[in-house]
Amino acid sequence: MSSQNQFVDIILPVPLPRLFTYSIPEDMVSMVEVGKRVVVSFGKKKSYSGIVFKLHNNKPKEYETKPILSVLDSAPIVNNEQLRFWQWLADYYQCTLGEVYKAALPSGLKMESETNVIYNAEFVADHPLSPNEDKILDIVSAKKVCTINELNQLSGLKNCLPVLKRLLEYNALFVNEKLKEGFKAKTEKVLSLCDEYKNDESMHAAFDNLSRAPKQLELLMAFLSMCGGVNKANEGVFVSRQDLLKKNNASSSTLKELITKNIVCESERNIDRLDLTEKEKHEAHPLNEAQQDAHQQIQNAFATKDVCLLHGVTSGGKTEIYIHLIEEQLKKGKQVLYLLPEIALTTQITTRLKKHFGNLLGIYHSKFADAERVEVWNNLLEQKTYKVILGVRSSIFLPFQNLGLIVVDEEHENTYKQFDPAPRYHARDAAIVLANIFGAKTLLGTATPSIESYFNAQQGKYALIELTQRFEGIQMPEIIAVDTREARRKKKMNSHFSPVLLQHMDEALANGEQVILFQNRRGFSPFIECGQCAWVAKCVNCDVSMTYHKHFNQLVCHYCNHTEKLPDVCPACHSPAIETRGFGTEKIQEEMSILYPDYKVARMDLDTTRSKSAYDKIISKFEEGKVQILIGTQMISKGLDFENVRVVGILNADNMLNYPDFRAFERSFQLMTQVSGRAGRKHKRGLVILQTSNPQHPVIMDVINHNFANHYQGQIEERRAFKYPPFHRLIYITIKHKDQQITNQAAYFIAKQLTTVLGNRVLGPQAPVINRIQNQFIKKVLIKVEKKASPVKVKQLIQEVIFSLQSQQAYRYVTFQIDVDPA
DNA sequence: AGCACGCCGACT
DNA sequence: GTCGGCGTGCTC
Repeated sequence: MSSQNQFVDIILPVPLPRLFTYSIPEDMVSMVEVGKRVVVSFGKKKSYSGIVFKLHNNKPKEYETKPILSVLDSAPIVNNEQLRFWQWLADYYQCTLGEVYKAALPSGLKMESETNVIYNAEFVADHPLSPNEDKILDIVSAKKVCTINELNQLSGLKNCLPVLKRLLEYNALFVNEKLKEGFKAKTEKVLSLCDEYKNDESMHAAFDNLSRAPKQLELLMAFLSMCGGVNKANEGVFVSRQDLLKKNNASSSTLKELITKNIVCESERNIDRLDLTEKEKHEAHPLNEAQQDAHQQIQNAFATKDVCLLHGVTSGGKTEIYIHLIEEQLKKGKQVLYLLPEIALTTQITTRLKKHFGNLLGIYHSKFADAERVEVWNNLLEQKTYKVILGVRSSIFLPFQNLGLIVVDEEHENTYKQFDPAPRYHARDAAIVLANIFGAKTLLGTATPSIESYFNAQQGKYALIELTQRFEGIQMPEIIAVDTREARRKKKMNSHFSPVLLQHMDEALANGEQVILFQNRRGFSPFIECGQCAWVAKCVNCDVSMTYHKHFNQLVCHYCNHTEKLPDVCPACHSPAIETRGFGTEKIQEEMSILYPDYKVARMDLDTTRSKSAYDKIISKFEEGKVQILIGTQMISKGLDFENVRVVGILNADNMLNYPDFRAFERSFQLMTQVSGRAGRKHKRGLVILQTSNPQHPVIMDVINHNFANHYQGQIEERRAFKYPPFHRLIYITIKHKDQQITNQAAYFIAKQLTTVLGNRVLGPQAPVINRIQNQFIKKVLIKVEKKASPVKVKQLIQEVIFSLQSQQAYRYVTFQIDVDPA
């Protein structure tokens, strides 16, 4: 038993379906431990940091092992629960452990020979560095950016990674850091007294000079008083620019004068990134009767069930219930993970939770710089301050040690499903497994449950708690369906807007109220067509039409981001009759600006919210009432609460309903209900105008009547009849190759082979809506297996079939992508 | 997936 | 003669 292990299986960040066995040099035997990072060389010239998965004494027979080069960590950075979780993900979602490893760790904790090392100019050492640390730091500071490979060569050290790791810990260097805007945005403009005026004499002169500019004088006085007096100002105290202007209601042009006169100078100051100071904790609000009731039911349910579905209307006050439940876990000394979809993780919710949990709350967001994600990781690992993590999908990978509860808010959101790259996991489903590993509970919350979760609740697998009252007696919005076909026939449509919508907008705007318009398509116009010969602009890499973005006067492919200039004449027939077809958010914005020149119109979609700060800016402008009409894609339906929105317009309900997908109705119901939920706040009932060419459509009717039960009933029958989830499990196999023939033949072979075992559970091969992306032809094969069938057996079968295809010469380079439970 | 090795065509 | 295209095989 006590014989020392000489070999170790390592997880490497490569998409190969196996682990790699290395030998442990004598002097490292005591240091190697499961969950630690080790540096190994891989292939001819690469080196990676990998994770120790297993120690053993089985010398491989077919090959000579390479030795581990060094052990990076003094303690594991991945614990046993995580490794079990990784294994489950790899098994269930049919990917490799290496792919899970890649997805799980923030890039600052992964290193390979090609990793870029970046010098931190602001670094100041707080203790003397070792000679090797100095050496590496000098090299990087000279080159600003260099790869680990270069470092190894230039330093003459045989392995610089352990030194590098220490320097990373001091924050002297960064790796893989893309300086994102979100990172830079965390500075504020500050003002201080210029050196020339730091004595009484010149100060008096300044006052005299400004005697004819009373506004500037006033502002200077205000500035000095905010500094805490002239003496303090002389010491060089900083005052926030924003605070100064706001508190004194001064204009920025007045301030600009003071700056050009060199009396005050402006500079930028970093705001502490994770802001660990002050933050007293506020007590949670007491729950109202309905909330208390739901809260009690959840607690009771958790006595017997591991998962609980909280179905509560929009604005039902679910967050407050979560806060109470989280508080109870903290009292028990447990950790809590609060999951939100990317788009719903806004400043609104973070500030709200910060108020309650202060330093105990850690935030894990993909728009944060990687350094911050590493910080959160290490904080949990060392069990420092964080007890509650508010995070997106990928935060299920954090090193929790004693998780007590996972809250999955907006449980129905399909963005919880990772699409590309592998592992293609569903964070909600994975969270339930993760909770299980820790013996923890999972709470799913939503106003519009997914059919799957509601079914599980109906079956008694989950507990079901319904919260039917809106918070503080706010009424459910009134929803009016407008028949656009009828309006169009009578020539009453004003472009994309029905008279009913415009009339209610007029009223609301005149009343000082706000309007949200929802259009589930960004860009200006979905495609460009020649009026003469019907030529359509298509992407050169993908088989889709290009979307016209007027702002950039460009055609953009929404699949591969390929851009092209808008042609002046039709490339096919040289006619100048090029026309735009259909409409996106950008076009709506333009038309609204023309229809309502007196009001401010803003747009919120992928194009206008590339950075986190841009996103926050749009929201706060709308909150402050500086914008009256907000146009957006589904982004606006998530987790935002606005006080003053009277009218919500859904411009075209049909294009969601007509989407060729078995979830189209489910998603349409969710989207329309969630968007409607943005209307109507404390004192006034909201109004939703739903434009559709088919007002009698069952989904539209269910939305209007707020009738989830009926919607669910209809959907569950469909799902049962057509063998869809939750009755069957779907697995998509995507077949890709640059040659169309080969792709077709390979897909046909796969489908046929699978059919011999699975019979009519196999569908296809089918050509997807877009049959070529980035110069690869695509075919899909769909498998529908009964829920009770063993996923492992199906996985084995798929692997065998793929293997037998790839062993044929012609199909060796066909690639496959497997998507279990596609969104 | 990378990446090197190696075998052929288009060039100075 | 060589440079570089991509088809092929390997990574402990």
